[in-house]
Amino acid sequence: MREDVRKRVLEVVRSTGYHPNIAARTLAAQRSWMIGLVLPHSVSAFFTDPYFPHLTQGITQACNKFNLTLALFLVGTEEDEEKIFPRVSRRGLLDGVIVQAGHHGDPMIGRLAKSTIPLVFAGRPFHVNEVSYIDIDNIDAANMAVSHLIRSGYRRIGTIAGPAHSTVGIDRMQGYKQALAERGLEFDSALVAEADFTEAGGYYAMKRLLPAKPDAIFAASDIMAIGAMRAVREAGLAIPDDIAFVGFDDFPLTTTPVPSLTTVRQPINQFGNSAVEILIDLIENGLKPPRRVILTTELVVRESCGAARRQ
Amino acid sequence: MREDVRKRVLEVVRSTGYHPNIAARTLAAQRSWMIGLVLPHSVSAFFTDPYFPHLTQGITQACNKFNLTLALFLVGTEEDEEKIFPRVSRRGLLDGVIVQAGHHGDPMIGRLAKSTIPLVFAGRPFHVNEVSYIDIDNIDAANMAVSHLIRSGYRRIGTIAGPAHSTVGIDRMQGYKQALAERGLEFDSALVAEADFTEAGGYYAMKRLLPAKPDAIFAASDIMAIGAMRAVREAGLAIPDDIAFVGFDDFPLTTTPVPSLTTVRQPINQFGNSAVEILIDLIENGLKPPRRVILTTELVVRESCGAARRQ
DNA sequence: ATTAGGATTGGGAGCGCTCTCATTTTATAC
DNA sequence: GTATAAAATGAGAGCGCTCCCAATCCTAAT
Repeated sequence: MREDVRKRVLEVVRSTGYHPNIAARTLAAQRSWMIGLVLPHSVSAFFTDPYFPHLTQGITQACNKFNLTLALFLVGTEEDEEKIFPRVSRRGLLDGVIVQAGHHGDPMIGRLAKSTIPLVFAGRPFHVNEVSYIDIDNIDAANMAVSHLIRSGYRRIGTIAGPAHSTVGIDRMQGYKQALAERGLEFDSALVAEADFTEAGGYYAMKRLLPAKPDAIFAASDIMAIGAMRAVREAGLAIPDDIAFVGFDDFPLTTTPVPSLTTVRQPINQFGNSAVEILIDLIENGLKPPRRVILTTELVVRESCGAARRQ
Repeated sequence: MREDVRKRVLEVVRSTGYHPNIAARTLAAQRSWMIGLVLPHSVSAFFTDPYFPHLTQGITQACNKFNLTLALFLVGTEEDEEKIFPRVSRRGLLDGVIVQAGHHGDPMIGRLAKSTIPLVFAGRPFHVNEVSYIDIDNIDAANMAVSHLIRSGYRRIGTIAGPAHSTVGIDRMQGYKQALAERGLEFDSALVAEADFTEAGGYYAMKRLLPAKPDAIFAASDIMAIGAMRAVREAGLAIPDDIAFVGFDDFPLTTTPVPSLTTVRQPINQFGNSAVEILIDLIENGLKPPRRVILTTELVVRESCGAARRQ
């Protein structure tokens, strides 16, 4: 088409306020330029764990960048699941779906994995055969955090672990054990307490840990670390002098912990971006082979681990 | 149709895994059963202020209930706005839109209000002619909170107000003034500090307020109250003995404030539900007259206001 | 048995795009 | 000037539903 004609047409289009009808385009092109984000069994976790809003935000930004529309599905109850599943798997609505890897045996995830829709998991799911996902190396990251505590001179290092029905919980726990083993420290189950990634969970886990007299704690999330620090403070102990802390996540938090938290930084924005990129690749170039991306983490040293004091 | 035939058909439908194509249905029926949630200029506020995740969650739940799909739009930059606006206003994608009332003069809101798409605001917007919205009575709620402080015997009551470019900020401020006037207390601008609904904002606002020696603070949000409490604690003062606190929101928080916060409870789940209900009404029964719903709030008395002490 | 009335069924147009393919126009080389 | 390739254009089928209307069937009253 000639340039001047193109320009004139575009001008008319703009001035008449014409917008192509998305539904017609979707039907004809067999593509909706819309993707879904499914957060299984996360209705309450959506605000108790800052991970979810951050993930959502990262994905939203990536969608803007790639001119996609994001449909959000928070599944709370079984009933929700029944309503959401057909909408997600039905052809014609979504080009692909990003699913938060849930706990072991989540039925929604099994059903989704069986469908033929392009699918990428945020976090490694339990059954990884033939699925695409994006994740960080949780084992390595936890190892890094605990190793830092050991190098700083702590010897009775406890951990507030994530739930054992999640891959995150399991992997970070394994990293903790690995670090102890590598540096010749004994593993002591009295120094381990499991919690659910909430502040209250961290608080009660710490109370259970206190009798074992740890001198440092690796918490599998910042929010749990904050809860644990509250328990420590209530017990009349000082941070980091009596008990040092390292957390996990380093998301911008709504509240500022005192003292500032040493933690493992997860690149949450990259997470969303990569998830969307993989999904687009899956949509355009086919589902096989499964794509997998592991993002890198870094240790952010602040006050709570007492490293400053020791320099 | 005969009952047995209907049943057999349904059975076959289920067993073959047939799902009607949404795009075709949308095109033919001129209805998508999909609504949008637009959060203007909120990319960072999406996690610094728990209001947004809670609102999102409430709306998601309501969408499930009414068999709608939710498309989420977080507009951060101007560029985002250019990309999002056509998608939102374009016919054929969304049946209607819920928009968070933004700050004064937000261009996105003006454009949206001019379009013919069914629209309901979460929170009263600045220009209310002919628009539907859902809100709480912020003036009354703030008045209730401050009155409670006055009744409890406090006389130098300060406030950490929301931004003056938002209706929430303005209204809660007005409620504060109203309560003072009604009970014969002098308004003192040295006891007023404006912040941005973040914890850090509350912290710095409190620092500015401290020289004026308030004996109680009404914070326009819980998160700002938490930040302010941190500043008070740092100054070596006790809560509520030296300075009492009342907050606003009462959302389940990621972190637990100590002491527990007396606050005004906003029915955030009802908020989402009502917004969706209004939107459906608008879609099915026409845009006029504008629908308006004001939800009720209640004061939740806990430790931070010192009421327990005085009983 | 007949027929008016209502319920059921089937056919076909239309929703507003995209995409293919045949046709026409333009550009390039000899 | 013609022959050939490349680009631009136009027409029309088709995406998979909904919705309307005409045709058929069933029901019950006369």
